[in-house]
Amino acid sequence: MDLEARTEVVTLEKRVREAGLRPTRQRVALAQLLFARGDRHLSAEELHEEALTAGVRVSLATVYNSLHQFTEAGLLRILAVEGTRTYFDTNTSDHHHFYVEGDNRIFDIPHVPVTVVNLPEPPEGMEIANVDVVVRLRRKRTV
Amino acid sequence: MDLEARTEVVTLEKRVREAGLRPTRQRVALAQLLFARGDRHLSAEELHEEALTAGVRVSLATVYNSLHQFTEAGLLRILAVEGTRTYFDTNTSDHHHFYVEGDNRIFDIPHVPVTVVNLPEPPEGMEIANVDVVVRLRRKRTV
DNA sequence: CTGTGTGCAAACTCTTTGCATAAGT
DNA sequence: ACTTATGCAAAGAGTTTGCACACAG
Repeated sequence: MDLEARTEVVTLEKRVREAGLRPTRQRVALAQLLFARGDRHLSAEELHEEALTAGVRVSLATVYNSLHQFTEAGLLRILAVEGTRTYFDTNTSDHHHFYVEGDNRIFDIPHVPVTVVNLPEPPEGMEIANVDVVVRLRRKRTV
Repeated sequence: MDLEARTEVVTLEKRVREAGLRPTRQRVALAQLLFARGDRHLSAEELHEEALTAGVRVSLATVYNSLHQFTEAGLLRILAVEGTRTYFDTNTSDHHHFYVEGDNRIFDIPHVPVTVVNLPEPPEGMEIANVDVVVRLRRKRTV
């Protein structure tokens, strides 16, 4: 492992530790897959498969556990999309998505300041956790 | 059955028929539960239970079938919310929702013209089917 | 050493499917 | 009569759980 990679692992260990979690081999490896690159939208099964491909031995149950623990710690966000799978987003800030009908694909709306105006006051005793905007796309009919 | 109720059933039969579906006892009854009142957000199991309570004998499989058929016909919309359950919305126009973290509750944002500005152009060959805005609420911490 | 985390398999929830029976036109 | 819809039970997908073993502090 070169210096850069080693540095990255140290950083990720710190990140995992600061989330209140023991930096185990599995958690650090998953954090690396999740956070080393830019924004990602992943299901548990996708991450699991990616881990196996990368040679990281980890069980699906642990992937689920880790994803939920990271989410609770604020490192991930769950995406609001229909369908049976749960998608996790590595970008926890307010930003929005395209969702392609049919093929279960999600991608970020490119950096345009999409804004929601006129948001109502939340009901008594509640506060807004975040706002999700999902733009559902469909294939143009090729008439 | 009084005149008003009978009239309603006739209307619903028409609605089901115009969706290209045979107005069977089950479909008309489900349509009545779905469309007689105002906007509703229901899962299949919720509708099934409601039907049984109302004395409508219908199987869960038929409820699923009907919900999907109504959705294809444009009478319902599927809601984008996280979680394993699929929620169907009887209001198919663009409008938005509050989602309460934890207790899986969804309700309409009251009649305020929430608007999304600066929507980007969809990618080539795609068009926007609709825009979902989900405002996730959390309970205010009672510190 | 002590307490957490992991992996496995089984359980669970929601949803879909196959096929015989029932009902609409 | 002909065709489509329904109901049941079984299968399927995704996710969670219980418990023995392994590992981090």
